[in-house]
Amino acid sequence: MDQLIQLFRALSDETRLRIVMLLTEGELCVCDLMAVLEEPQSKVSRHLTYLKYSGLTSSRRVGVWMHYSLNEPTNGIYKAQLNLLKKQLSHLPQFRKDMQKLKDLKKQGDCKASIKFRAAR
Amino acid sequence: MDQLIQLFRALSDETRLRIVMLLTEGELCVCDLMAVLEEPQSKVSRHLTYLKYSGLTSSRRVGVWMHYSLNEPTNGIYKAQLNLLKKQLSHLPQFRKDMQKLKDLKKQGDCKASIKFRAAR
DNA sequence: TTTGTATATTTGTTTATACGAATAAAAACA
DNA sequence: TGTTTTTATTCGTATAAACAAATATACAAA
Repeated sequence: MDQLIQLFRALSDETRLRIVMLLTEGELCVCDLMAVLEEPQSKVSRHLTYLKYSGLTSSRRVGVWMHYSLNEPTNGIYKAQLNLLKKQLSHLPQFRKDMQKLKDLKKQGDCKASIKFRAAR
Repeated sequence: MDQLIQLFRALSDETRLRIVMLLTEGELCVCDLMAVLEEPQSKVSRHLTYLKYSGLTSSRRVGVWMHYSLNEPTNGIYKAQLNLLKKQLSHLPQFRKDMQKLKDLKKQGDCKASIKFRAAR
């Protein structure tokens, strides 16, 4: 029950929901997320910590980069909820934009995102 | 998007989630909800107000009683989410207990719940 | 070992939620 | 009208979440 409540809490913030949607496509590093979300580093990092604490994600270090990914569902509820998000939410404008921006970034290669982001300032 | 966030916020409190699950069975008055949840009146009422504000429920007055019910889904997301709750959550112990208690109450007739509740103090 | 890059955490502040206890409002009925 | 019953709201307080800005940490490369 507590897990269930925690799941809904995790999903009830726009930044976190956008992160979760992006992660349904696969593992991502923090700098990619920063670039797509156009949110400051501390904000992205804080919400990633929240998601990890909530049990939704895991992280692994790859050199300088931290890669985050969604955990495999451990129960039917979480699994069903993730499916619902993918099926019902992915067509919403905000998420479509995010996905597209991610795709464009990925074309430029690994974590070039950070360079582009820096250049923009 | 804001609606979606608001939906998850509404579901991310145990009392509200229990109320929503009970309302999937149909309209209920506040005194029935108090009796099933075994929570004080002000707490139940406050969360019902929250749910109404979030757009999940409506209320109608029937004499002295206020009856609350879930709104018909206005969009696919809300509809899918409600289906998920019904299918995936109704077997969880807490919700099963609540449903059973509600059924027992209903056997005793309309809003006798309040009488039983008073007698218990 | 120094420097730079990526990420995490701390700090201080603001806003949102949650609670019980008390009070108020609306309808029903004496 | 006054009283009771049901429900809503207010009050004061406590905790959780959110943010930007600044600082700290971890690894890489020079």
